[in-house]
Amino acid sequence: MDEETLQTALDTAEALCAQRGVRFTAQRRRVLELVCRAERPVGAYEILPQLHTGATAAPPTVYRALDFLLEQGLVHKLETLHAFIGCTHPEHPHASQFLICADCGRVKELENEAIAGSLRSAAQETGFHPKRPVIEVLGTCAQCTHKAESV
Amino acid sequence: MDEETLQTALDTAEALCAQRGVRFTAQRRRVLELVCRAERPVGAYEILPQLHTGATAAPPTVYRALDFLLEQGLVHKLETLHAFIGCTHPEHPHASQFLICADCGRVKELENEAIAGSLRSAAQETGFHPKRPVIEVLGTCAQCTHKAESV
DNA sequence: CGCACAACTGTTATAATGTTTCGAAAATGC
DNA sequence: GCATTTTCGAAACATTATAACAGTTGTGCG
Repeated sequence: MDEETLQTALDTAEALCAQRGVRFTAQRRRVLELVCRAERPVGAYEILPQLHTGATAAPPTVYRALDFLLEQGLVHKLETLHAFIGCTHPEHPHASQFLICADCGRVKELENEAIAGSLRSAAQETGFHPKRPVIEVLGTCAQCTHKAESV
Repeated sequence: MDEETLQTALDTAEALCAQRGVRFTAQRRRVLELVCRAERPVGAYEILPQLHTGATAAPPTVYRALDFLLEQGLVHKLETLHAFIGCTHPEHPHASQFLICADCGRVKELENEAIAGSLRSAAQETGFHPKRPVIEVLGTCAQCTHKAESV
């Protein structure tokens, strides 16, 4: 995420939190910034040492901030990687899908209604009530596929 | 899984392994049995103490068996639960979806072509090559929804 | 058979991820 | 300002997973 996009993301986050009446504290802002700056999903323990200038913070510090950001839909957790990634469109609640490149580590967030819809209707057929869908596809992105073929 | 279904599952597993030229050792059989006997997904560390009569086995023992069973498609790993579940139809490779009840803990394995297909085509649009799709939906099953409403 | 090799298993130690708990500090509302 | 709620700091601990190395068992083959 480039500097400009980052600033927009932080501003959006701040506005959303104000609107929802929840506190977007300096610490939460900092964690969101660190997650967004990364090109790839980042683990909680990668963020940790970047929180304090002197000694590194303790795990609950970062997990609390991440929990808050998850609740507010400002970041997503990738279960298959045990890592976090900034949300690309936090304005509205949504069911996302993630394409995770096993080669370069980059992740593409989709918001595909066909996938979400087919999942919803399949669940409905069995009487199941979905709360949180987790859809992550491990594979190879277009760029890395191309690179591999040209070798 | 009842006793009869379990025996069938173990026999099927044995036949599949023989056919593929891989070893279905006593230990692997035992781990598969323990996973299948459970009504719910089981963690690796739940299986561990059941492996030895005297002292409990060490983690790598059970993880190695589970890795084998995963490779052979005889069990699935639920990433959101860090737990394992017996596969309901191991005969053919397949992309499954899992409906996980947060209330009773039970899991329903789906094999829905509409979901798999829409995911495939969404990935294809971006040039992404899927290897391992992970589709897990946390929610409430029909039975538990009914129970909750009748209270 | 008996040897060589590969595959599987045991064991110790350690890494990586996540949680509980208790208490201090800061912000909020009145 | 003062009580209440929320957030933050810190120590200890729980859970999940892997690395490394040695021993054992099975398999193929002369």
